Amino acid sequence: MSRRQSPSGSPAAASKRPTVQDVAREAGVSPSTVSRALHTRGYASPDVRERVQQAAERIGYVLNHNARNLRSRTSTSIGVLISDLRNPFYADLAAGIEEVLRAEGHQMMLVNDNGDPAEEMRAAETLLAMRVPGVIVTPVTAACPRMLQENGVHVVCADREFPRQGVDVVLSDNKAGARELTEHLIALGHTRIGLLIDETKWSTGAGRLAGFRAAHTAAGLDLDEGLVAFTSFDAEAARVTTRELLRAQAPTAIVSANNVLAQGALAELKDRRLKIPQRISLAAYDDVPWMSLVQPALTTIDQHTVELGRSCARLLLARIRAELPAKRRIIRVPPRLIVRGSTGPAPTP
Amino acid sequence: MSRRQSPSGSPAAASKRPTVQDVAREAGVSPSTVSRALHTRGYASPDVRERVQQAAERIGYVLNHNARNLRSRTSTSIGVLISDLRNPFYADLAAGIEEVLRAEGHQMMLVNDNGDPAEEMRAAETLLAMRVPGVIVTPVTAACPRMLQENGVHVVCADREFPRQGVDVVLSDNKAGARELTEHLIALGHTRIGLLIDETKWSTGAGRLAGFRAAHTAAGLDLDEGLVAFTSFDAEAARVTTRELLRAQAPTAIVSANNVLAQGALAELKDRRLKIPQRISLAAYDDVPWMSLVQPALTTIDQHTVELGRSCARLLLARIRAELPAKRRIIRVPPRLIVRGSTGPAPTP
DNA sequence: CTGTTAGCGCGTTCAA
DNA sequence: TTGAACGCGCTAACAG
Repeated sequence: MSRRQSPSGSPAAASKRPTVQDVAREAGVSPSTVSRALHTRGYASPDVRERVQQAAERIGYVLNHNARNLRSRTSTSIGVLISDLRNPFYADLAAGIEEVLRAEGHQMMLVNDNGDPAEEMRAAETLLAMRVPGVIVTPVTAACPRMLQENGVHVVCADREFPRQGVDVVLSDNKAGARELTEHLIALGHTRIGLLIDETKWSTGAGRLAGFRAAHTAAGLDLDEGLVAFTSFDAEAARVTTRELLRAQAPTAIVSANNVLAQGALAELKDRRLKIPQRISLAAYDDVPWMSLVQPALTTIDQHTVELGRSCARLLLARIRAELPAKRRIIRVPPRLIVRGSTGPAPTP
Repeated sequence: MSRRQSPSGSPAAASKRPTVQDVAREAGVSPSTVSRALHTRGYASPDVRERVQQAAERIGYVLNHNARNLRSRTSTSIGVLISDLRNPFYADLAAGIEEVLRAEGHQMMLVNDNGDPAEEMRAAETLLAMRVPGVIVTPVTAACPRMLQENGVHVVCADREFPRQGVDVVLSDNKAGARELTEHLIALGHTRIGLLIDETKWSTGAGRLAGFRAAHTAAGLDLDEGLVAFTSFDAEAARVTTRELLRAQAPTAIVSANNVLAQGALAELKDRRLKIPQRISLAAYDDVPWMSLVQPALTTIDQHTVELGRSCARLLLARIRAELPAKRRIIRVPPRLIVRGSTGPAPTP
């Protein structure tokens, strides 16, 4: 396990590391034999292989990925483009991705694009320059995955999809989840349920809105459109919107379309001292840790975010290894309803 | 902005991309002129530069990082080794690091070592193979930063330091923060304050314990050693330990050494319906979002984790650019006490 | 300011 | 099973 001690240990001395040439000399074989012995399967007699490995160890040889990548015109690094690492949703997604990549001998180049199309595009260009064989992205714009594909990079979209794009995608079954959550409230007797939502231009928000509607339709309720409250992706904005929703629509329950909006909704309900769930019920899509710490704990939809990430990575690697038929793959991870204390029977007027 | 459309758009066609040669031909100059015009500052007349850039754009040229790195014997990618991306502390740290790296034209190779020395070492070897010029690590073992340094890689340790190691380090002033937090409780009249802590072998835990003690000493209180409750780095374990602490020591306040342990402590207090802060006060080192969402919100020490990350990145880049004197740098980010509702006067017996 | 030359370290031909 | 030769794409030297 001992590595070569660079004389000074100074980073300046990063210049001359041992190469296959050096290992070859040390082991008394040719450079190509070293390459084969170290990395390829077969094509090297056991004793030679042994000798080479020991020689490499002895002189502290470390493979040069740049040289290998240049030669083989690819790389083992995978690009991961997400919107906000500080949001536990993206952090969990990245954690799931990294877990699988690492186990399979790949590296993760992580870029936080802040949901900015320009940053996203810039990052995609960088990944192109690195010649990564694949990218996992929570796309801000359809242009990014398209550009990557056009340039021969395998792409898996996570969490959102764009219509008419032949890109592999892994997402939560948003419609089913939102429907289940809404049905849970309807079953509790709620008829005026507010939906706090920030966007419907992506499949994520669109699906959740669709599920919300579907639950109403299935129950024979017609939805007062005023109960669908649009806000922006920001806890403070959600709080203001919640306040307006409460005043204008008198809902007996509120569904938040994601974990960020739920923060604002909860803050507003607490601030107004509205008893949860006696006076009003609160539920959210996307279970994150704080939701089980607050009192009462929130009823949520767990979208298995880490597993979502793992699926993305597995799918991408399968593509890269050409193990899959050409046809576009859509993986829809079934979400799970977690009933906690924040939802209860509708108050009797 | 339009990129070359690969004929099929199929990832298989990733083979032949335009090279500097192609750009050179297109622009009617030599390859090295292309290189200079595109990347180096100076050494190219404005009109040539213009011509080259347009030619590159036209044929969809994208730099090959692997070739450049091989040639220049370095890379712009920086390695980041952390313990648990799902813990908001590490996520914030990584977010701060990434922000600076991206702004400075670097990439982040993120590895989650799960606090496992073997994984950490494996990751370090991979980073060596990638020839990264620097690594930021929350070290599990002193061996990892040492090995990297011995191999000529610049290292910045984040959050923890090991004695007698000449590695640059960026950390929260743990002793000062823990002391301030404890003094806040003492000022409220508490004399039996429990400390929930998982480790003291790293500078992090050691510093927090020292600060806890220092506050007692300064106030002329002698600390009952039974109040220092060791547990493991796990919310459930912390919960059990909290239970024992409550039973055996009858503290009127509890300080949690980090955000994970605080979860367990809070869960136990809630479960036992102990009024916070009337019956018992709770405070934690490392402010994370959920702490301001719970009722009452937790009094905490904010260690400015994102800024901690930014500092790490800035320091590392300065080292890489050789802008700093050789002497080891220790950056201690002053933490800030945030008083919220979870701490109050000690109950009168 | 520009062109020519020569590798960076590796893996993959092809022959032996 | 092994070795020799070559080139992946780029940029650092060196001339001019």
